[in-house]
Amino acid sequence: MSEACESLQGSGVEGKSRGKERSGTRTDSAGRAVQNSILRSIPDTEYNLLRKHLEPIDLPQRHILHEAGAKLEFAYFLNDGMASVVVLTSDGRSVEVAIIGREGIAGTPLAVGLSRGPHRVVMQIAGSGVRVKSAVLRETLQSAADLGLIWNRYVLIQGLQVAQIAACNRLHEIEKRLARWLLMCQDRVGTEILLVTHEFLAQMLGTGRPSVTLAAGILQRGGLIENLRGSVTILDRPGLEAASCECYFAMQRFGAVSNG
Amino acid sequence: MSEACESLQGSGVEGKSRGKERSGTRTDSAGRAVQNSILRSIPDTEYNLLRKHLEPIDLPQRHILHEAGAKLEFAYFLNDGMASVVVLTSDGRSVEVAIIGREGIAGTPLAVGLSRGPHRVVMQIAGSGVRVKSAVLRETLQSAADLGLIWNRYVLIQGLQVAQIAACNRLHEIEKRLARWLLMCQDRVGTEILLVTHEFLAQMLGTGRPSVTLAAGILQRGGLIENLRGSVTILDRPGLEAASCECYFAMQRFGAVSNG
DNA sequence: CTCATTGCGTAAGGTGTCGAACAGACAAAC
DNA sequence: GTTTGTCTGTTCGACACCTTACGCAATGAG
Repeated sequence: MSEACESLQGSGVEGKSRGKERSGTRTDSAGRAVQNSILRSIPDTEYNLLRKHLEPIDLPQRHILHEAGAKLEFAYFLNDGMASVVVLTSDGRSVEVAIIGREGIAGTPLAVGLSRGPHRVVMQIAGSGVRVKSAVLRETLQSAADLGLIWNRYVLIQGLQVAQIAACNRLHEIEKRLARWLLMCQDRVGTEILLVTHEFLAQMLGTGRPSVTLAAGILQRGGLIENLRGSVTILDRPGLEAASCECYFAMQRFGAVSNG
Repeated sequence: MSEACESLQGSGVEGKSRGKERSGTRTDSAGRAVQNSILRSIPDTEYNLLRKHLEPIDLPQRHILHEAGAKLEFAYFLNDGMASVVVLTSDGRSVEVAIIGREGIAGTPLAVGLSRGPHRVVMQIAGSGVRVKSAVLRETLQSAADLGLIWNRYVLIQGLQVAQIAACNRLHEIEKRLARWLLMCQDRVGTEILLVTHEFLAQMLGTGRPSVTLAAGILQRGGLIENLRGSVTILDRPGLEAASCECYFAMQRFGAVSNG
């Protein structure tokens, strides 16, 4: 397993867009800097097609980017913060199946011309980004081959992440899954303090709130995290990595591929 | 949720390849008929690029199409039978995260120019198909836009399936998951008799063998299935659908999109 | 300040599932 | 026939987890 994904990087198509990559900073239609990895890795010619349509937007916590089953009006390229892709069941329960940060895009179905998705995409950690109208993207994709390839590659990588989470949900216990989630969250927001409640974590992990509190209590007694009202602080990251499962490292390797 | 995916079909790009679709039967390089949905839905011009490279191959049960972490030598287009995409963990356990039948392709990373995948793909129900060398596909994709779109769309649909399985693994109990698996299997092989052992089912469902026997026993006492040595026979399909979870129907809707 | 709200900690009882272990049934090979 | 290996059925103890419930602390509004 350990060598399974490292060498995913040895792919021939990789250099294609790299050569044309722009070195300086990129700005959206309002002149603000764009941090999104995908927008930063497409060639200038394609970026300029999009630039004037990149609408900057603030994304507060719990803001819903896409509702399950609704039309996708926009694709969102995150600069900061973190969004979760969530499956909802008819009895009102939910589970997170994918995490999106600045390395990705919310609105994957748009990559292949589909205009609806069955999942909710919701901001977990407040942040910002730019959004583009679906119709604009559909047009642009006709003439932006590199964006298409990179986006489709991201769709695949996200699929790998989902698969790993599927396995993790089945095979690993709450404590390890919680540790994994906290680590993945920190990777995307950068800070030690994560503004999430146990209730919210429970919805992400697909479990009951008391189970989260219990698991978080164990991690806290181990000195790995600190639980406060509405926040979790990571105190000992290496320790948390040790308390997590192999799924965290597996998904880290997937990310390395998508970032090039 | 129920309307979430039905109208995924209302996508503008859909008709693009449909118009050029060939009506008659298609044959591989040895003249045998091709049943694979994707190969049947691409236009003639693109199919003819591939035809002489379509190597027919028999796929016995438990044959491994792709080993986790190994180079992908071929992509496989199934005519019959069923393959499973499986996540393996370092402690030797395994879970199925996706199912592939004649509606799909084994070797999704090749769609975006990646040559390795982290998962094992293994034949669950014996069948047959055609395979194509990775290098040939990489070449062909340069000039086969419709194949690229359809394949990338399949990658996305498979991701939706994986997400549903991720949720199912977390939220639903073994009995329902077993029912779902049996239904999905029958959808792909067509017969009532499924040649699988409980041991094998346990590996797919990511559980212990006795748990499978127990769940299968309950379904059997309900008159829904019959367990024999090395096989499970579906006796009451509607009953089994009622015993399964909403995930089965959700994934059926995904499939409706990919089949067009 | 008081009050209502929100979120955390914890406890108790019940349930689903796991793990190991064993017995019996069937199949193929000798 | 006998043997051997594979597969199923079943048991039982252990454990993770769920559900419900209640108490308390922190926060914010009036």
